[in-house]
Amino acid sequence: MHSTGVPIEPEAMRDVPLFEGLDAANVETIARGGWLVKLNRSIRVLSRGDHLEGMYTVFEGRLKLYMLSCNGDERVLRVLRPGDSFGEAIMFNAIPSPVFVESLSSVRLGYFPRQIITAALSADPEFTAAMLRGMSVMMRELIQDLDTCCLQNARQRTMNFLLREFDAAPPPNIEIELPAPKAVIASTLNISAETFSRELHRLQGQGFIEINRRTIYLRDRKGLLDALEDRSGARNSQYAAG
Amino acid sequence: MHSTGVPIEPEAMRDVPLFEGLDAANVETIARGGWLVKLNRSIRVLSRGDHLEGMYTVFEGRLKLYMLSCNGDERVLRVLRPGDSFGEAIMFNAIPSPVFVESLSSVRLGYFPRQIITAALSADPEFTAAMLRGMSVMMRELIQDLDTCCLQNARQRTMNFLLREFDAAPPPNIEIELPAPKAVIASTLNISAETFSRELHRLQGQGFIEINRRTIYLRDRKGLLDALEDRSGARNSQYAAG
DNA sequence: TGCCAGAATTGATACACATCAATAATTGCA
DNA sequence: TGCAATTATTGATGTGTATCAATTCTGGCA
Repeated sequence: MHSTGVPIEPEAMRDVPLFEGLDAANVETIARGGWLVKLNRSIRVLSRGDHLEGMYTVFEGRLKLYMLSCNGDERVLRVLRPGDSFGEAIMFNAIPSPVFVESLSSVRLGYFPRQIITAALSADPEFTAAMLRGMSVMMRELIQDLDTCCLQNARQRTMNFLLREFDAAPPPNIEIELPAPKAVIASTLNISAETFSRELHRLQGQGFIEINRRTIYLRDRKGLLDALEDRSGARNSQYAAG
Repeated sequence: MHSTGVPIEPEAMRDVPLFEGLDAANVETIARGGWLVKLNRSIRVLSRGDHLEGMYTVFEGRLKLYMLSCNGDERVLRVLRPGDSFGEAIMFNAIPSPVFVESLSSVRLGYFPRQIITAALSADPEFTAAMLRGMSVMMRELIQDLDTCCLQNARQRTMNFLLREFDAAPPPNIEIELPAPKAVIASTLNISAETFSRELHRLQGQGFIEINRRTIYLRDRKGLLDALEDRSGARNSQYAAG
């Protein structure tokens, strides 16, 4: 069964945190057990209700992981980028997927059947540790999402998002390229595209950032941080730069 | 270091899913490596920013796992009950805790230092599998929470909560006792106590449930399900039984 | 039995954000 | 080069739910 499909070159595995710290032999065993999946843009990899007998890692491209409300509203939970993985929770737990995953660009994915993963887990404690760390990171991010989505208003969520993106950007951390259309980002932050646009332009009006299409420049990091921290201002200063 | 504190009787471990399926010897090793923690009501076990060199399981009592917004608003993520565990993500990932945990009643907890857990993981693939399953369940619940909190309105969240509680109740699944004060439940659903009260009473007015203090009886399961599913009604029928 | 503190209910009001609608900018493609 | 399609902006309006405030209910305890 798992000899189907294009084999994975072990070098591709290097940039996936899950496989970091494993010795070459183990990496190769895992690589040989999985296969490469290439997809075009707008292809659905995973649907709500699907069962999965393995897990995926992203080698190249971007995907969105999202939910649909019963009215058909889409809520993007996360934009998956190279190095990310998905499907573990479904695989380990043998439950139907609660989420959808769809490619935002052409992508290259690695697919690894369950038995390959469980074999690697019992063969290598280092891999077990990496897997548990990876899932811990995801849990932390989910909690962060809940925090962001429930305890902060649209402005704070926007600022928070920007600061995190700038922190993750290559030095000097003053320029980011949005990883997806603004509407997708807005959905990630659980706000409407319109509100997201308004908030971004307000921040620009306040001199904190500068917007150029999908590129955003950081102009006043301290100002942004202060605006985020400031409790009193959170409610009052909202029309300061209207 | 881990000889501090009251030892754990292995029988207590039986009702914790994490330890299910392990053979008696392994359970005993883990039990001997951990210790029992007894706490009164309203004691904070874990604070935001804390580092944790181990993880907890709940043997008896209830705790709330919550976040605080910068304005001091409390958002309860989950009411922890016997069999639940917490702290894994922080422990595996060596990050400061993003959440607070506080007892809602007097509680008995098991505390297990990291090295006990990692030793058990490499000794027993079954334990690894159980641990991964446990974390998968938590991730699924978090995603469910995000779903609940972002894609549904207050009424749907309330109905959803009730249906899940009734499903988890002992047969004939028509009576539940709220596991915490209504204000705490409301916080879990990310709605105000006032709104929660209003929604419960609306559902009572519609004949779906009956409220008696902290006990709730299911009167019309089908009606409740229909009301939850019904898209059009979600907006229009809201004053049907005003 | 009656008082008290916390919990729950109920009504009036405010507001953050969604939604709708119109326009503008940008990209891709013929 | 221009047209269509997508993406983004901006303004006007509506609404779900929080918040504030005032009772009312409940269980514990003297």
